[in-house]
Amino acid sequence: MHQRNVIMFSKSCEYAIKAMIFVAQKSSEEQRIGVKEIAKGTDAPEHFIAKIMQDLSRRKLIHSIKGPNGGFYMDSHDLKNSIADIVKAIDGDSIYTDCVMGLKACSEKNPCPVHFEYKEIKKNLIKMIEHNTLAEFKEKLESGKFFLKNK
Amino acid sequence: MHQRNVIMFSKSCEYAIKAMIFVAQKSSEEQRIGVKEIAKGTDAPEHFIAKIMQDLSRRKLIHSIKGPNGGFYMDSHDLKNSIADIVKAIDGDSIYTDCVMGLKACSEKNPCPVHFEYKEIKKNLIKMIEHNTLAEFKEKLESGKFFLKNK
DNA sequence: ATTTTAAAAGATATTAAGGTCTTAATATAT
DNA sequence: ATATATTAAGACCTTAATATCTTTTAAAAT
Repeated sequence: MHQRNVIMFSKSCEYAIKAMIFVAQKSSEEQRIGVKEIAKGTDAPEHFIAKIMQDLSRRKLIHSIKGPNGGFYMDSHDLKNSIADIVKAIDGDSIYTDCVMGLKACSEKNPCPVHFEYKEIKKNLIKMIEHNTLAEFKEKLESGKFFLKNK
Repeated sequence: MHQRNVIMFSKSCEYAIKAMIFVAQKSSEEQRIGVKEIAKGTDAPEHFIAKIMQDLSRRKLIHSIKGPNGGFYMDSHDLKNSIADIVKAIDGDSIYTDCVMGLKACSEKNPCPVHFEYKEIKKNLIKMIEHNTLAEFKEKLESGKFFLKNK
């Protein structure tokens, strides 16, 4: 048996989603959040999350400014991004395209044994990640009904 | 971006599921299937699938006999196993227990931001793997409506 | 009993994911 | 202008998953 099985998202992607939600909550154009704070707020290793933030920044999902009082922040446009946008940036679109059995040839006309059943599940999965935007999380989390931290 | 993202099942587990379906179809107490044939029938590397078959055998999901005319086969009891049983044997029960965001502390009382939405999806996912038994696949595949091969 | 065949077991190799550290670039404050 | 703080980039390390190869064990056929 294997140690850890990735369900849905890679570890990088999990960190990315948590970091984005964290920054969405705390930041503004004036108030930027540094890597150290993000690492603490999301229980992620500092240098590793730094790499991930770079990716997200390069892909224009978040803004960054170097130097004193620098850090990461989101503008109102960034807040419109959904979990799906983060997943696509970090893990690619395999969640949209891949057969759950890993069959490259699997399709509507050449379906694997669970193709049609999984199709429905996948639809709901995609709905879930697409309709949850960072702006909505900001609201949800402010209400105190949800949690991000792991300890 | 990462090369390959595991959705749901590890590669080993994908091979295991395919191999079990393959043997379910072809084998009987008298007619055993060897590793080479399984590897060909599922597009899996021979030595790798051999390891996986060992695991499945050790966990009593399949029967094996050594020596001339030896190989793997299933009895009627083995055919009652579901995909879920295979997944649990190879990947463990993380699909049942883990938070989709990877949060160890996530629970009904301390939910992550997508906890309740994912709960429904997870329920359907579990239903899918639990209600599909090897015996049912045997029927389905015999009807020629589904495929396993990848090329 | 001996030989043959095939799985079981174990050792080793490769690749990808995850994680750390060092240096460079750059924005800001002084 | 200079010093400082902070992200960006790149090199490197570690671990787990995936894959391969070799040796051992055991069943069956002769």
